Amino acid sequence: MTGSTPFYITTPIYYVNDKPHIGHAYTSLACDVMARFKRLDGYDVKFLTGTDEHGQKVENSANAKGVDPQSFTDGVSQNFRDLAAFMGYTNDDFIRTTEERHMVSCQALWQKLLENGDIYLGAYEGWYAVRDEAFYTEDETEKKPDGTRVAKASGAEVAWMEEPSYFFRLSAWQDKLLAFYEANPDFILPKSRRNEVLSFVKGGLQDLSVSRTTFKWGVPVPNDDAHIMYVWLDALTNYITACGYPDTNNEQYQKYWPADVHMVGKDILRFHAVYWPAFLMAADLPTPKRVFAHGWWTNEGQKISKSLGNVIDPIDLVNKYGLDQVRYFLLREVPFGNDGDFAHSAMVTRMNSELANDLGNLSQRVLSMVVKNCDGVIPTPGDYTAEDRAMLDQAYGLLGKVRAQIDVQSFSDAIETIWQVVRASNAYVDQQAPWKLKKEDPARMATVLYVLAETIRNIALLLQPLMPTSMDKMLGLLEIAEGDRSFAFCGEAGALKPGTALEQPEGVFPRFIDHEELDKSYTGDEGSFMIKRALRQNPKTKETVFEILRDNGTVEELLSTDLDKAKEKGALTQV
RNA sequence: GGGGCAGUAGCUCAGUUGGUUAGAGCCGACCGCUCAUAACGGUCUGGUCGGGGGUUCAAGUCCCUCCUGCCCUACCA
Repeated sequence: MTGSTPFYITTPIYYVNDKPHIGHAYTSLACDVMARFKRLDGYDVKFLTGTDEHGQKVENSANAKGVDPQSFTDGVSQNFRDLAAFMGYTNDDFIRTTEERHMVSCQALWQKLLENGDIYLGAYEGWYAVRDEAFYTEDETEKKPDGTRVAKASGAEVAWMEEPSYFFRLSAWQDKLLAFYEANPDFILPKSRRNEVLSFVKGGLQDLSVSRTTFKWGVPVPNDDAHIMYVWLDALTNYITACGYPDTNNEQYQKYWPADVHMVGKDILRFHAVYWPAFLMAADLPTPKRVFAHGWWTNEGQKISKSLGNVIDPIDLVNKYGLDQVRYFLLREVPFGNDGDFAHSAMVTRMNSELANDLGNLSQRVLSMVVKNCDGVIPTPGDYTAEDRAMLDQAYGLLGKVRAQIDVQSFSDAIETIWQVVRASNAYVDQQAPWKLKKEDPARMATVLYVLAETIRNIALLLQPLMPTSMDKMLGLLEIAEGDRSFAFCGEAGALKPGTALEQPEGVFPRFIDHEELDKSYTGDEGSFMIKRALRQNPKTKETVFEILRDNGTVEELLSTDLDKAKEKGALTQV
């Protein structure tokens, strides 16, 4: 990959006080899809994720568990590595803020900011609430009748505190930041978020307290042991640490910095879109090219919170619906940047109607016909008709359109673009009716099936970043060699070779059928069995074919109507 | 209080710089096909584009106003 264009993309480093949830999975997924896409498109990609392990909450959690902070974070950080592996993320590095390389990097950045006069020692004063671990301004507090002063927001008691603190001269960077946003209109996406940041900065910036003395778990401030660095200065620096900072002559730094995309949740946009570029400019370092703030998920229309107990565990989702199905849903259901709702019914509709019916069935019907009617090999096409040409043009035109959409993180649009071709392919199958051509004009049938196989190949190539496992299977069914799956092979360049032998195709996307009988066990004359899953269901009569597991280990099919009859007769009883 | 975003078919949403009969998917009805994972295709039903006012030859698309919902308004992350 030497010589190819570098592309550097990052997730935020995740705060280890939390168990990984759907939000973490979502951010990383978006990065993974971009990273995979760019690799297939010939870029030299660096995809970074990691964990943010400092701060008072971590220190407290560790104390509460009676372990030292380092062993505590070792454990929790591992959860995030495990999630990344489980979700199939292809991060090239995993950074932890407790690593030596990061301490060195943070202290070097601090030193640089100090030298440039952007950090000075002052005093932080304000109304501090121990319970909230937060300072409040005068008007955010109120005096109660009993004379105590409390924070309006939380009701926590506050006390006047003064502590020495280092400050970052953020106020000096207001105009430069505004000029920077002006010169880089796509630095903050989506647009609405950009407006928010702009109005925030225009509203005036105060200097930022960047050190703490109230706890110890953090990066020590150079030459002042009483202070540790403010967590965000610490955390944000990870993006350059991973490129080898402070060694800016380093090969990694030279190649990958500044980052192409920092993917973040909307809650941490400000830190990335205001503080981070200010820190970097103050340190005479180049600023990243884009910060993309995505939205949040709700669960069946409900806000997700620990207290409601409706936190979504990505591992549960994958176990229930399948990895590629979940990856597909998360980026398909909602325009990236908007908030979205995770609903079981929506998930099932997407995986059945789009994955199983539209795409899965398309490849199944086409490849079955090829295997059955073309001696099991990719057929040789004859002259193309206008319809054939139109079909192929759509398939071959996909890369350009999808690339443009992926470049601005419009994942759902990119998927829709591909699906238009999927639907067009199904329409084309019906119009051409190759099953009729089989008798009437076999040569014409061969051409149609070739056009279809070639279309499926292009669709599958482009869907690899989103659904790597399934598309590996689909491309395997087409006998596309591993080395022929990059986007360089999109279009005519990688056209299928007639004569290539194909195996009997297998379904790529199973349907998901809800049924009240699932997981129930019955016993009768012929022994007992458990209803494992629903294989097929007549959408009108709701008659269902179950796959059952007998206690002797054999797997059989059972009709729901037969089950009902047997239950009525008393031949079967539920266990 | 200040700033921003959104309100378009039953549901979820597209609708470029204002310009022919307002689109898609899902859902529903009907027809066709039978290669395929009881899948696919086609047709149809369905919208006073939140309310009101204005600019214009022409507005879902610009301006004003009102209503409704959401978000931001700094140092836990």
